[in-house]
Amino acid sequence: MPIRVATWNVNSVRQRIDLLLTWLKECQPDIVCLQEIKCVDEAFPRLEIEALGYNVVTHGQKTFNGVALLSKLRFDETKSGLAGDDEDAHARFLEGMVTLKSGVLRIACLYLPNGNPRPGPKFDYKLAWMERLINRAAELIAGNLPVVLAGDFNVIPTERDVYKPERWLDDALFVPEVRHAFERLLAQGWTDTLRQHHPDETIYTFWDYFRNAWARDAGLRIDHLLVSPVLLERVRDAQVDSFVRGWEKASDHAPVWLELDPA
DNA sequence: ATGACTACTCCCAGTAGA
Repeated sequence: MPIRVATWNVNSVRQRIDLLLTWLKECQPDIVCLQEIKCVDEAFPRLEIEALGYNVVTHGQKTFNGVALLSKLRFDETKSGLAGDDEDAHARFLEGMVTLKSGVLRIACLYLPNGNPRPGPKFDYKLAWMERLINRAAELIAGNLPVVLAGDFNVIPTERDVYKPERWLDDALFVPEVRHAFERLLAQGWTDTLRQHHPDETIYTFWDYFRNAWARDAGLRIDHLLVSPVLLERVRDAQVDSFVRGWEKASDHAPVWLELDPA
């Protein structure tokens, strides 16, 4: 069986628990990165998810942010938080390591700051957070091991990844500074697997709740699954489960996944 | 468009998301 690794910004796990369980059963991912769980660790609906055969690790926070890792394989180790700023109280980063038959696989689950409004402290925080991510990613890639960097990056990589680029030129998701920082990350050797598997396709992962965006397909591609060089040759597919965005009480983000060769 | 929609919070108008 191939290994499936997914990421989904659920926009409150307590609001989305029924949809999450339905999607887990349908998609059958082996490893899942969740963002915006919007609850503390104790409030995470751990039992329902464990009942489907997942090991669960959370890095939660009251009200905002919060990330979690689910894995059908047991975690050898996990680590929460992104190095580089001891004052940073946002729960946005969580790493885990599992062992496949072929060897170790490391997964980093991230929720990159939005950065709006710009200019301002939120935008400065986003840029600083990206520098910290770039530093950690450099360490990970230097190990020459299989790594997936997955999550809600809040970065629109190119004008093909947004329904109307001209409307987003001044937005913190699309300004040149942010896109360049994302390009610097990729230049370390990471591959954007969703784009690689859909080179000519208009493909989105987020549709605003506003303005009937889903029905108009006015989307953004901001949720990404990046893989390290040694993992690239094992990636067989990458997809967006966009149908989930059409469900009743949907998150504004759809799940994204990639499939690796059998372990 | 200080907009719309959705979710959160010391229950309810203010903050945040993207």
